[in-house]
Amino acid sequence: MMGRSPCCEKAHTNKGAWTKEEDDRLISYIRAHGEGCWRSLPKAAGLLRCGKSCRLRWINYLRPDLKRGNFTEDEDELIIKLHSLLGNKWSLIAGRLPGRTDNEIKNYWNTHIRRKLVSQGIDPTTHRPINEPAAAAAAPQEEAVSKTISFSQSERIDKCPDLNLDLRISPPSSSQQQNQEPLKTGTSSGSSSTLCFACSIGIQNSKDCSCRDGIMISVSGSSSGYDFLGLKAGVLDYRSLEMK
DNA sequence: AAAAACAGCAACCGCTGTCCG
DNA sequence: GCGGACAGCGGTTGCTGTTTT
Repeated sequence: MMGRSPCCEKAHTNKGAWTKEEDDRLISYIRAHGEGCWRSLPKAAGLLRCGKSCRLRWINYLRPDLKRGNFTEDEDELIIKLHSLLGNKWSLIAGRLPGRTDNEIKNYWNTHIRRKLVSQGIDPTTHRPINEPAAAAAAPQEEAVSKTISFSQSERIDKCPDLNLDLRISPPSSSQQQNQEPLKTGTSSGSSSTLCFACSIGIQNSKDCSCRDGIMISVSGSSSGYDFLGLKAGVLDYRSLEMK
């Protein structure tokens, strides 16, 4: 793509830490008009800020549904497991942790979890023991980052031996209702359904959605809820699934 | 008590993906 | 099909508070 012009006139925008007054202006504007159109928001709200900066401030610190505070042990574990599967896809990971932001999780990973894993002798990038031969250690993470995920559930369990597929986690936090309702596809009365990996982790309609391409994660069994990554316990097959 | 080193995290930067004229 | 506008993402920076020397 061609280069882009700056999203705002830098000469007339503030940078750095936000003041209480700026926060208040942003909050009251969004309360009155809702999110969206970040480019025009600063002017409309009377802020000398770049739209991008406003968006970041709102999403990461001012949104009313943010949890803040220390991460729990459960959240730690979930982040580690999600990272082992998704790599540095912080926004996807954040989508599985209601009230947490991608920036917060990214910072937490880099400052706490990374160190914790290293102290346990685990490579935080590959999620494998640090002394393992390089060839073996290169497996899931590098594939996840740029290539192809090509391991089945049994392989994945082998790589993440403690991965509990019965974990109940929420779908993307945008929908509280989905938190309570099992994710269903196809006919609502069916005892089995299928959904692609992209849909299963809440990025429906994305280019990664492969529901129509026959690249499915088969889901079968009882109709009780969904579990890890929004899937019911069943056959996971990531073969041929391309990651960005 | 002061300086240096370290840790945590808010915010910025640059890039990509998508939409639309 | 092309290119500009925009939203969003991930990596990085740099400020601030805390700990160590």
